[in-house]
Amino acid sequence: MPAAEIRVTLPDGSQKVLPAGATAADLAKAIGPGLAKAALAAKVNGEVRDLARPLSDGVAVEILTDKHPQALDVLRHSSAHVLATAVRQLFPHAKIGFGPPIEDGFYYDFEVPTPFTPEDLARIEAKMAEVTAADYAFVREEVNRAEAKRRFTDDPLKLERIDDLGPDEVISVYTDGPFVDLCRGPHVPSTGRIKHFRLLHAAGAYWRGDERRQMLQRIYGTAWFTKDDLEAYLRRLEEARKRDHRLLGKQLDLYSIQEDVGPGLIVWHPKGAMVNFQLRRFIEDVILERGYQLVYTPHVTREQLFLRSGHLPLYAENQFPAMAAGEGEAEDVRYRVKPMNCPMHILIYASQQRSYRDLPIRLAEIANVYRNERSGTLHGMLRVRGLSMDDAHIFLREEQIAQEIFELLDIVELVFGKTFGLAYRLDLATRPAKKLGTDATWDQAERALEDALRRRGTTYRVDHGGGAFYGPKIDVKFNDAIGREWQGATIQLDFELPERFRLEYTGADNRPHRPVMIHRAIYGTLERFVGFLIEHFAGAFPLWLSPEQVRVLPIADAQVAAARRVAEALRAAGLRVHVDDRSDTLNYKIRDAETHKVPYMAVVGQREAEAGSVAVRARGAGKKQEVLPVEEFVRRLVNEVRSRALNPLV
RNA sequence: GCUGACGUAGCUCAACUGGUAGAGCAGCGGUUUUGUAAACCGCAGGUUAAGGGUUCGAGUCCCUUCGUCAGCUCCA
Repeated sequence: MPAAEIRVTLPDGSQKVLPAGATAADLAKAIGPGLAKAALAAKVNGEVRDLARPLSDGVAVEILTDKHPQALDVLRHSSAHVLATAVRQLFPHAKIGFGPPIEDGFYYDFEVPTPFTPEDLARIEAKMAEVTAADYAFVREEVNRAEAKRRFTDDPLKLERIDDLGPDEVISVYTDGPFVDLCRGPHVPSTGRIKHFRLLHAAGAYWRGDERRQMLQRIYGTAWFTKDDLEAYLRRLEEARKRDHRLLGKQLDLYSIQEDVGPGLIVWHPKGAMVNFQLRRFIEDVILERGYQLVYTPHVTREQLFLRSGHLPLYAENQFPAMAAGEGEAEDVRYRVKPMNCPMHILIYASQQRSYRDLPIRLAEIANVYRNERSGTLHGMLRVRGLSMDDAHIFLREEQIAQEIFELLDIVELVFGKTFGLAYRLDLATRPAKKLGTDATWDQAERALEDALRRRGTTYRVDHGGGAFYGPKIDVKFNDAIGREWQGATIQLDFELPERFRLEYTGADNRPHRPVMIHRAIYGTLERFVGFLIEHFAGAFPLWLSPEQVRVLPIADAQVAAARRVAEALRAAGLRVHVDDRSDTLNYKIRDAETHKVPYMAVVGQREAEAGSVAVRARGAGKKQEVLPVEEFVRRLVNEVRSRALNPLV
């Protein structure tokens, strides 16, 4: 005999008794009318479900309202259905693909004969408003496979999906008004709960992400619980757009990419080159203090070298084509522009006998390498074909791995944490199924990496099976000033190349041993890192990196000579300074310096010229100014540069 | 590489359905000598990405190539 009542547990531990067959919506109603109205979905034993589904005895239930982070995913998933509902009304023959929630929004893929235009999007968005106004309930049904196929006879993509479902999987379909979709759910109770949404753009997307399959048309949108959230999100997009390094790079005259030179190739203008130079100088100082040795190797090498390293068979797609041999060389000798430096650094290692006492040997080179990235992937400085890697290869004994990794993480902390003030995260990627080297070697290597991570006391995540076939690695991830995640340093162990090149050192036992190799980059590439810095600082670099550090502004022509003397004093202290001696108003000069994001303006009027002082205005500080003797100003700036301060000290 | 959109002065953008390529800023010249985010007047600046085609006539329509952008795929 079925029980007449069920008992469920609420998040606060209290229990509630409901009639058998009661749904989560009933539970919300039983708790209070306010909650019933606000309820969007329910979390039953940890799984998010529709409100309309019946509860069973003994479950733990949490009613999700718009306060719950997971409710947003439900809202967005339902928004995707509303989008598809609208598209089907306007384009009845559109075949439907997938429509999941994603970070900040949702998308839905459609197979249509012609791509959507911006005008289509506007029409679809208007139709979506009708669908939400109609407030259709989302109705869930569980069906068997045959029934599911019958319902989607006209949707080949859905049929394919049904065929992929395992025999034990529950097949559910959701209906909202005129639209039926194969979908696991859950959904908000009705389309009327979706109020604040916006379609963003449409673009092609391969069916199931497979470039050999047909291309569908994907429409992206965003949805939020409140108007404020939606507007804040749109403002965030706008903020990101204003920080775009491609825009700022042009405005601040940092670099260009020119058709005459080629796509993906960065032309560093003097100001961008100064940022690049300061970063190089910094990292070179850091590593030279830590026992690294600088090397320089050629941009092109015989192709044979990359054959031996094993790159060519695997990597050829990303390499530029071979060049013919030089005059006097056999015809079959070909050259390649290098896509990486490791083989050449290995040859330096192998150029003489090495003793165990010499290890670790750390060879570093900030080198330009070239990779023939597919044209569609190029993106400003962030994805390029000419890369300046701050590369190094460390050759060491297995038992030295832990200590070396510890020291590498120290550099990571110095650069990312201390110097740039970034909160970063470390990801440890361990052995994949298909791998090189013995389990014992991997055991030791992985243990060594974990030892180092633990000794540093930093938190890290383990990506099981995420390592390369030739060794485990640690990746550094961090967030920028507006919360976006970036990939930074990478530290990669390698058992493969020492093998291929038969590298050796002589051990204390007077016998040959094989060293381990570490590939590592701290910035990654200067292109990407500078691109990141531009966006992170919105072009307002800290003093030590600023291409122009001080602009001296004489108020009238009479003070130009005094201004030049100030500039001379600054320049003598190693500061990058420019005198704006144009016959424009002070207002104009200030505006110009601000728009060029110069950290300091030093105003020299008659008073300052007579007193040997400057009126200092810091970038972005408005009218707040401080009058300082020139020597004091110089002293403070030098200190700010030396300490690589992130914020102005004046 | 794929799909779509786009490419006009150094920059940002105009030019109705094909009918004389314009403006602001920047630049240059002059006037002004300025006290904390744009002084005033003037001048110059273009093979409309490149090449081909249709047309009496092409920035505008068609084709090819190059490039950019949004994604997909790939990645430091």
